Amino acid sequence: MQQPPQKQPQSYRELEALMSTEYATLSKRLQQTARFMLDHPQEVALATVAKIAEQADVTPSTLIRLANSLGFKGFSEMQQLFRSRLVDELPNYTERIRAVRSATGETPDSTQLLWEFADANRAVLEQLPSRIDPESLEKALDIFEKAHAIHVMGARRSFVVASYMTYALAHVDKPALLVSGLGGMYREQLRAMSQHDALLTISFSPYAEESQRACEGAKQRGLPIIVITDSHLSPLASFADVVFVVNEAEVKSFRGLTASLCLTQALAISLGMRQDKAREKAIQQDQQRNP
Amino acid sequence: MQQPPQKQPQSYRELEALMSTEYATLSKRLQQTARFMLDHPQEVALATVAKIAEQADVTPSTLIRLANSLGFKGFSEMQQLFRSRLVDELPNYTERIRAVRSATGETPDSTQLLWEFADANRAVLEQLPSRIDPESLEKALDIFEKAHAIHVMGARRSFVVASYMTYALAHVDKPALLVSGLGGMYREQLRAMSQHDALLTISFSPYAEESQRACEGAKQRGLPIIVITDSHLSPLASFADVVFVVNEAEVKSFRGLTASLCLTQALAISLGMRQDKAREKAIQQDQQRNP
DNA sequence: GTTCAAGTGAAATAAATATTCCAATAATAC
DNA sequence: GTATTATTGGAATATTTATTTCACTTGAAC
Repeated sequence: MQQPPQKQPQSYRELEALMSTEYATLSKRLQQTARFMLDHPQEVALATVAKIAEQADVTPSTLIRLANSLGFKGFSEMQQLFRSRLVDELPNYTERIRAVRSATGETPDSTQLLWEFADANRAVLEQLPSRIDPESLEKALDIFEKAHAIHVMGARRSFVVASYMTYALAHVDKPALLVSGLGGMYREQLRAMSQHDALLTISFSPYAEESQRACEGAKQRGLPIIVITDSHLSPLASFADVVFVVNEAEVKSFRGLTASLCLTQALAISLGMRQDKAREKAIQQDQQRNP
Repeated sequence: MQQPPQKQPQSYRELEALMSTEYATLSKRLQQTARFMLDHPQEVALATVAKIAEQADVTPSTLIRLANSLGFKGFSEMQQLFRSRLVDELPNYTERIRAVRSATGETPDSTQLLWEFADANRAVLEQLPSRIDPESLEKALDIFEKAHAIHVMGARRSFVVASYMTYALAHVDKPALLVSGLGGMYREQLRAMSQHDALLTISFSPYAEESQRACEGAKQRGLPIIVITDSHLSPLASFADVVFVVNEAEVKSFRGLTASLCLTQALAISLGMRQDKAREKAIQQDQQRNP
């Protein structure tokens, strides 16, 4: 173990960086230890060498060796950085954001903006679940469950939400089609909607023409329609069998997507769980019939 | 010292309450100690008996006596509650979600799931800004500002983030190209990268092959690379000029995208603000020259 | 003022925790 | 295959840290 003269990290951040760069040069056990520490920083901050070693499934010596090879005199010295991280990151969030704001002279605008965004989106998420009607959720899931396939439509900003929904649905084994308009083929994609399917449209002000067309098309063909939008007065709302109205954060006149994504995520996974249950049931009944 | 049979507090809150009610009945030194502890909870959580005693200007024995008179077997036991407070307020999210899960029974219905999602994502947003290094943010923005165009790469789950970034960049008048692989043209899209551009790659475990290729390509052509990923040990990190490590929420083994989106949003808009400033400046200088 | 109990501080002790050391093992070079 | 070096686990040791003890002080009751 030839030891390159190493500068000892002075902050948790530096330590994190050092661990990443040195990771490849470490031995198997030391890598295992490093990974555990990066993954469970607060465990490392508070537990004893013996406990951490046990959880990381290595021996205490290994922890000390890792600390040494990262330039520390001993493990305790390294642990101090993990502790400082706890303390640095703990302070009451609202206080902290105020502090960042007031210290505007020193902190770069970008950091301040990040705090504002995070805070605005956080606030939105706090409200979201209580503003979504449980019955609507269940109704939407009923529709999705019955549908052979789900067409998902979202233009411009909403496209992000639509593509995430398509991704998530595919991952719970629900056939999903993203109405993307790729190749100028909106019309063709809409024609592919059968009456056994369902349409999910996401649309925010200013409501894209295409989204309305999609809903009209679906209506004609008799598909159930679910809409995620930003107002009860949205032109999309009138088409819908189920409407979800979400309030997105707005900073510097840019609107977020956090709430919509959170909702679609919950929808997709709830659907997945329903399907799992239904399948289990089917298997059980099958077994009872042919024992 | 007649000892009223005392129930030992089980949480920091209970302890806080107990200290308040018992305060009047304590002796002078014990009051002094109690006051210090309530005023400096995080000091108490992490320091040793000797250090705390010194700071509170009492002797170590006093700390132990206080702990005993509050129903604890020793000081260490009491300190545990101070530590749990640290952890509870800056929790490991997966642990916390697990707590919600187990508390609500086995079959969470859709609404419950929505609450879990919202809560998990909210928690993630709380920690996000303090975990992003301000210098990295500025460095990334420098790179973006200098770049003629920004190529944005994200496969599978990260595609959502990449497409949002592309959208947002376009809205702040920054030329942005989404490396989508559409029509099997990854190669061609990568070839379009010039050395005056920059590459932003978003990639989460399991890291898509294509994302690594994009970084390799950019490296060869001498483009600066910015990476958003989920671990310092990500294979992408080694390519990057700037790495952002974000911690996404996980519910039912589905990971969210909230933190990444929040970060990209902040990046895009910060960039927009910088550009605005630069333009204003240019106009002013222009006017001074030709008044 | 004397007596007694509660309170206190400092040193002694006990417990816990971290670190070192060495023998055993695994990996690498020859 | 054998020699050599790096790595590892576990026991032995050193260190730190908590707790106990006891002599001393303070304050209240008579």
